[in-house]
Amino acid sequence: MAKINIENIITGNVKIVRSINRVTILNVIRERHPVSRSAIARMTGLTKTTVSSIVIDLLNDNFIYEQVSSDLNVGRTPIMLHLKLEENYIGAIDIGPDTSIVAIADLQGTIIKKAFLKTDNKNSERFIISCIEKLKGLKLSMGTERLRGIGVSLAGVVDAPDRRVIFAPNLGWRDFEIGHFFEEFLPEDGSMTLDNEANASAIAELWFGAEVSGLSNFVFISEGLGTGLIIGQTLFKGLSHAAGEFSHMTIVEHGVRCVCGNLGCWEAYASDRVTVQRYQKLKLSNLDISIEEHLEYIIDRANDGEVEAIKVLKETGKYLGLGISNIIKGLDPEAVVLGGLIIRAWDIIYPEIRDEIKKRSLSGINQNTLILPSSLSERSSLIGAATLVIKDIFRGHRIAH
Amino acid sequence: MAKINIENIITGNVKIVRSINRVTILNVIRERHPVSRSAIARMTGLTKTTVSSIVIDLLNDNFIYEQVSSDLNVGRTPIMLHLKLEENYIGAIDIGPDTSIVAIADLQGTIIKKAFLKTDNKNSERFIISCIEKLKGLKLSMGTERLRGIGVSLAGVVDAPDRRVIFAPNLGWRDFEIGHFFEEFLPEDGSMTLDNEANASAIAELWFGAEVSGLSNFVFISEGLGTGLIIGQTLFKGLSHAAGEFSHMTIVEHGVRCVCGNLGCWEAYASDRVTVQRYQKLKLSNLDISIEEHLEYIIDRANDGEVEAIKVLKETGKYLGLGISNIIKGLDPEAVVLGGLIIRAWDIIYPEIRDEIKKRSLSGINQNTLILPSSLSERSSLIGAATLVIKDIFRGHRIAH
DNA sequence: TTTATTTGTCAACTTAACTAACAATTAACT
DNA sequence: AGTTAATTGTTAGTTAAGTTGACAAATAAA
Repeated sequence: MAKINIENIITGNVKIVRSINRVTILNVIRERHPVSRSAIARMTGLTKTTVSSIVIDLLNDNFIYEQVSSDLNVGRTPIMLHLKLEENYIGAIDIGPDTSIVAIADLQGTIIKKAFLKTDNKNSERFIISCIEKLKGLKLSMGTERLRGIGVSLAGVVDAPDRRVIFAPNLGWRDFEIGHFFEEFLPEDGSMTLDNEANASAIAELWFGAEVSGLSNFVFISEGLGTGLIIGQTLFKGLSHAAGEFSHMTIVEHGVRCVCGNLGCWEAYASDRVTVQRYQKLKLSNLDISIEEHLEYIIDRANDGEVEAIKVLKETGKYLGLGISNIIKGLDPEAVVLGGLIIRAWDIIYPEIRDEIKKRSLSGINQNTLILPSSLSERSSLIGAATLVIKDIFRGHRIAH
Repeated sequence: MAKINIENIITGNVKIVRSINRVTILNVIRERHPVSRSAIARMTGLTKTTVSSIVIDLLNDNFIYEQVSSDLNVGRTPIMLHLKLEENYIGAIDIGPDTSIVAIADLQGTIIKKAFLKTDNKNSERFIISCIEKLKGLKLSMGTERLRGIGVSLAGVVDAPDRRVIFAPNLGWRDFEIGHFFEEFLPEDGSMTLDNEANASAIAELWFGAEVSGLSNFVFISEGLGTGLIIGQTLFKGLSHAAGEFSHMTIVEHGVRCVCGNLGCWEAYASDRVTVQRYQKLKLSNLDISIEEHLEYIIDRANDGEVEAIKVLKETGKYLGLGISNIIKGLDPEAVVLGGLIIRAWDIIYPEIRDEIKKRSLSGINQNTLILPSSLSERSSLIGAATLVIKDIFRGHRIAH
């Protein structure tokens, strides 16, 4: 604070007040629609006059529409305002290690139409272009003229402002600029926003998760234990876009070697890969299928009651609990949300997680953090890709304390 | 985001614009004084007219004063604006386990006058009242009529908004409301702000630390490894005011038992207490002095070249590095700042910390986080106590993105 | 001595929120 | 059926605050 960053000073004027209040009203409509001008005024504390004036702007910009109310009450019938979903679609691209999804979503994060692609980790440029072609196809099939923006999520470290992939080990990509492809091939469809899978998923939960949407601070733990940190209702990225790599914190000083080179990383005890390895060792099996498919197999076996599968998953649960306990002590979040395949075994892992946290917790403190499985219906990183755009639409300047 | 918290909506109006710009200008004067109206306008982007108008308010409120410039340049001589330090003093009380300090500070965090007290952990009420008496004495001796506010810091878990000590094991305090004492006995001196020692220290570094002031995200690690997290230039507190308890994260799964009951906590490997214990074991000594005094003794021996002392401190450095490495992976902060007595052995511990972080880091990532000793001249929690008030004066509403 | 430059103020203008009154509409009460 | 109370949304006028552009004051350099 002492050293003021002159570049970052945002001063106030009447124009910015307008944009702040506009975003506020747009959000109220998004969240509470159908809603009348009068109700918005009550909720926000703005006057009816101000609300009416801003609503005219939003109608002109095609973000909302009016509809006469059906439920009658005492007093003049209100004109209800709705979010105009049909003319404000968003492109969403989720690039996974094996398969990718190209989709069109609405402003509420609902996936309207989607198509699957096999991920090509040989030629990154060709692959991005084929994603764009797929998206053009979806637009055509829906008769959508232009999108409000395009969101892209992928597993790896990315430089979001520069829309550049720094390092994506699973895809074999390194230092790959992807922003300009969208400007070149889809110039009509607003700007493209990029982020990694864990961050996108965390943002999807923040906006559309059943239990955690609207919380200030929570942690999303994705497949591979990559974490997305939501702090003060924003993604926390850190200095080198690497915040949230709790997966490589040391939990056993002289522990087993992790793929990252360090000894005793959390990931080396609780990841999907390690769970599969433990199961293979126990069953002396060696199925030639992907880790994802193998984990699914183990979960199915466990749900059928197989002792070895249950044992392996419980151990993973215990180590998940240990790492989550560390995160809770450090960040004291309102919730920890788990994603990935493993949550299909929630009934098996949750008691282990809970018990380990309890065993390791400071007495009387941090008792209130919720531990939840992701509640999103689609792959959370796909909804997250759409949400990257949605959050830019619904979040402009605001007044903070 | 999805669920809007109606209580938290801050809408814009012309009045709030004024308060935003007033705080901006006051901060520019604080940071760059002496500074002319014209220079402020250039720096902030506000018009000269607006700056002049707000400066009139600040002059009337006695926060600043005018002085004709001495250095002459082309053009009309500017009227320089200065922060008025003399009439805007702040009370600062830092309650330590053994000794406490009562002081008067200015708006720049400089301690003007201070007095020491032996901490009374028998009778908390009586002790607070004697602190207040001491502060009254300091005011009298300086001829200060009224303070702009009073800041209090102490080691323990506190509920800052309610100005209540939840649990302070070192002081033996539990569930102790201290706010009303100040309203009762010092009604003229503005409001009292409370926070714990690590948070206060972190805020002191944010405002007045030589290297870290003005950074967005950093971690302060205080005595006892309590950490204060600065995220987005604000203290991050968490759900139950317990964020930053990284000291109790597990770093050795089946490790030694910590005072908190858990096995393998970081604190059980890197705290001052453990450092002293390791030394005692190695030297088979058992001096009857406090941990603080004993650690000071060890550091003195080490600086004299004693092998055992150096060995013990190096081991502490290694474990500090291990824990810091975990924090860096999770939060990717711009800096980690260490406080407490241990930094007097910086030349011994720093290489160990650095090497351990390097050994355990992900290749190519998190290489840029600075590891620094606290640069504050006074006990950082004392400056922190003053800063709790200073930050309220210089931070009102602001526009965020 | 003149010119260019810089500082700080003034009057007029613009934007946007607020106030208060009011028309339109409806349910509930007499 | 008529009246009353309540609710919604609009209009005209007011207020606060930043902006624009002109200008006086003050100084160094030409």
